[in-house]
Order: sequence, then C-alpha cells, then structure tokens
Amino acid sequence: MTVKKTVIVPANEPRTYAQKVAGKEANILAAAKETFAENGYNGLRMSDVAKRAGVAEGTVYSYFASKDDLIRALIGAFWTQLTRDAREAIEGSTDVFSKLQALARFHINSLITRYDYAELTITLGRQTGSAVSFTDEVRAFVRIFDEIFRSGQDRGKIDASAEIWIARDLFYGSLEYSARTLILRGSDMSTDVVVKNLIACLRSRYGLGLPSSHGRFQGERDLIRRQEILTNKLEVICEKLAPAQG
Amino acid sequence: MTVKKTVIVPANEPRTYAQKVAGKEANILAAAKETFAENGYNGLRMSDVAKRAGVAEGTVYSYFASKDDLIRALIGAFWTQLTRDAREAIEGSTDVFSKLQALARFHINSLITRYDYAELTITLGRQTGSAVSFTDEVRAFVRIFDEIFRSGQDRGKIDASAEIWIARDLFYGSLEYSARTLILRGSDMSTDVVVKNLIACLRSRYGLGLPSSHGRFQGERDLIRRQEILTNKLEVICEKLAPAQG
DNA sequence: AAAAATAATGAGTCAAACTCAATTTATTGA
DNA sequence: TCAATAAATTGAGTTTGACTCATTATTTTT
Repeated sequence: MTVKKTVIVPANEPRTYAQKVAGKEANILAAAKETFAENGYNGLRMSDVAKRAGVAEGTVYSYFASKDDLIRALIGAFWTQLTRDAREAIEGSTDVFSKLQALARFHINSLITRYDYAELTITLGRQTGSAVSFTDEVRAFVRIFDEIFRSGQDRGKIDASAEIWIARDLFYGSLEYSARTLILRGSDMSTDVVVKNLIACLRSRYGLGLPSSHGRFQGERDLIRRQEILTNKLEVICEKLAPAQG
Repeated sequence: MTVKKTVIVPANEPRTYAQKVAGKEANILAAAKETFAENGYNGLRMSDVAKRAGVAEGTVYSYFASKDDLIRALIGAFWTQLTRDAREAIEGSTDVFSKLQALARFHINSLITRYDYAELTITLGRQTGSAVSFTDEVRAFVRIFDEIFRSGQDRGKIDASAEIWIARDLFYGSLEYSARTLILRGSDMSTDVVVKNLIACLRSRYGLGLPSSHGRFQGERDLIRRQEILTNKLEVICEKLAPAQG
C-alpha cells in the first residue's frame, strides 16, 4: 500500500533539485549528530539515523559509503566548528602567552565536554582508504597554535630556535591527556591548574624577556601557605593526642 | 564422524585438571595476541582466535565473556609487561632527571611500536560494567613516574610544592601525542628530540639544585628545602590521622 | 563403575551494516 | 505538454561475525 503525503512547503524551500539534494545530506548529518550524541559510536544505528533524517537506509548509503565515513564527516564538521570557536576565544588576548593560555583553556574545556569526538579522531584517523577524511580540518585547528607561536617568535617573545612541532605536541598532548584523567576522575574543576601549569612550562622553556626567579618565589609562598594549613591540622591532632587541661 | 586423537604427552604436561584449564586460558590469550597483532581490533575474529588456540568458539566464551573482555585481558598483560620492561630500562640511571629521560625514551619507543595497544587502552578503558578491567595494570605503570618524581622531591632535586598529577599528565600526554604524530608522519627518527625537549621542560619548571644563589645564605636555602620535604610527609601523616572531608 | 559435576563443542540465533533490483522523482528535448 | 532519459530513493534481502545453548565429552566423586 502506498500512502501519498501532502507536504506543506515552507517559504524558504530550496528552489533547485541540487539544493534539495544538498539539504538532504545536511539532514542526514544532523540526524547522525543527534544520534551520536545520544548513543555514542557503538550505539549509533544506521537505521536510526535514516529514520530520524526521514529517509530510507539505502539513501544514507548513497551519501556516505559507510558508517565510519558518516562519523568521519561528523568529526570533520566538529573540528571546523572548534577552529571557529577557538579563534573567537583567543580574540581578546594580545600577549602571546595570554593567547596560548586562552587557547589551552578553550581546548581542554571543549575536550571535556566532547571527549567522544576527540577519541574517534584518534581511532578513525589512522584508517586508510576511505572517501571521507578530516585531516585538513584537524590541521586547520592545530594551525592556531602554530600561528600564535610563530608570531611570538617573530616578536622576540619566544625563543626563535625552538622547533615548533615539539612545542605543539607538548601543548596539545598534555591537554588531551589531562582532559582524559579529569574525565576519569569525574572532576572538571581543575582545568585552570592544568592550563596555568602548561603555560608556565612553555614560558620557562621558550619564553624570553622574563626573570626566571619567578617560579622559585612562587614556590616559597606556596610552601608558607601549606605550612599554615598544616599547622592548623597539627594543632587539632595535638589536642586530641594530649588534651590541654581546662 | 568422530576422530580419536592420540596425544603425545610432553614431560611437563600439567598434572591436575585445574592446571590444564589455566593452560587453556593462556593458550587462548596467546592466540588472541597473535591474531590481534596481525589484524588489529576490527580485523580480529573470535572464530580465528578459537581455531588458533585449538578450541571451539564456545570455549573462548567460557573463558572471556566477550570480544572486548578478551582484548582487555590482552591490554592488561601488555601494561604489566611494559611496567617490567620500563623498570629495567631505568635501572642504569641514578640521577632523577636521567631516570625520567630513560623512562620517556622507553615509553615513546614502546608506543611507536605498539600503538594499537595504547589506542585501545583509551577506547576500552572508559566502558563500564565488564568483568575484565586493566586500570590496575595501567596504574602500576604510571606509578613508575610518580616514584621517580617523589624521590626527586624528597632529595630536593624537584620542587616539593609541585602537584605530581599535573607533571605526570604533561609527561605521558606529550609522549603519547608525539608518538601519534611520529607514526602519522612515518618517521621515528626524532624520538630523541622529543624526549630531550620534554626533560628540559620538566627541568626548567620543576628542577632545583642549580644554585641561583640570589644573596641568600646556603643554610637558609637548605632549611627551606628540608621544610618542603617535611611538609610533604606531614601532610600525608595528617591525612591519615584526620582525613579531610569530601 | 555408576553418578554427578564440570568443561567443550559447534550448529544455530540474532543484530546490524551494507547491497541492489525495482520504483519513484526530476530533467531534458521536441 | 509529454515521452524519454537520467538521477535519486526505497526497503526487502544478503552477509558478516559476535554470541548462545542444547548436546556431548571429560573429569571427579562416591
């Protein structure tokens, strides 16, 4: 039995056939994005995506050759959006290290909320021979660090002899790893500490123009604060072990 | 048709039934290890593992509840071995930073040759509700860094106020990320540069002992260092005597 | 040596990715 | 406007591979 549907055409309905087709691809991607957000990679069913997009399962396969390809397209879009948002996030900062700090803060927070994408970027990135790839999109994101770092080198704020790819790996690597441990622990309160430490590392290794006695001084102040807290606790313990009379 | 096989019993044949069973589990794991090495996670077929181990497919499932559980057992064994090898690799070094450097070198080389295991550690680590887990094994490996770092703090070579988990994430994070980029690029010649840079970073951030004698008395510096060490220890003791809430 | 307990087997089930012949929809050309 | 042609869509059917479970074999116990 065939059911004829009456479709109410909205005002901004696509005019040409090509536009309609392009719109359908976007529909499928949007449906996939939602399904993925709800169920993750393993839980995502191509049949669900099709149903949600309002097309037959075969149609999905005429736009994306495989489940992996579909997810790859999703990941590409994710990194493109991330690049846009990251650029916006660093806009306010002028100093090189402030920019790096803003980028780091943005990145680790993004990773914590959308770790599934980062994970799949790793697992689907290495596989060969697929129609869809997202290396360009990831590269575009990574380039943000490079631009900041290079501009720092040009302006004499960063050691010009530094090899940029090493600094970059340190930067993104520690952020991703920290994001992972923070997720495992279930606390996302400490992103600030991670970011500050990373920037301090980069500064002390690559930064020019600042006295390095800074770290030592800070360390001493921290120590005094810790000793103050400790003293309070020790007093309580002493009181328990040998209560004062009266 | 049933074929009766005549089995030639080797001298060290297991005596008891329990030993035989334990041996079979080891067989299956060994078969899985080979199959995984050849085909990766997606390419690994439970039927192939069974065939290779010389048992029926159902038997594999009586030892491991699922494919993921089997792989998890493999990953656990991998980290245990890695821990052993890493300890051996750092044996020669005495200085704290030399030890860290040896550990870093060992780790990045291991990651490059066995990246598949590292990848699955990430993807299978987060999944809940499975019989087999490998978190303890990974923790045991990670602890190697902690031990070196702590001993450095105790000996006054490393800033005692440094939060160890942050340093640890920086260490392992940048190594794993670098391993990934080196694999993608296909060149494993640069591990040395990565390692040296990482150690230089850690040294300039956390390292003490290069006397930046700023007009301070030697005795005062020593006292501060001893107080740092003491503070660490007292904090641990306090925590045991009167645990902090939350 | 029979009974009970434990382990192994592999044909069969099932879920889900993927295919493709048939059908529907759109475009072209007269 | 309407065939003829081209392009897109459909969903029932295929395939693959993880996993099950009734049956059979082996070991231990009595």
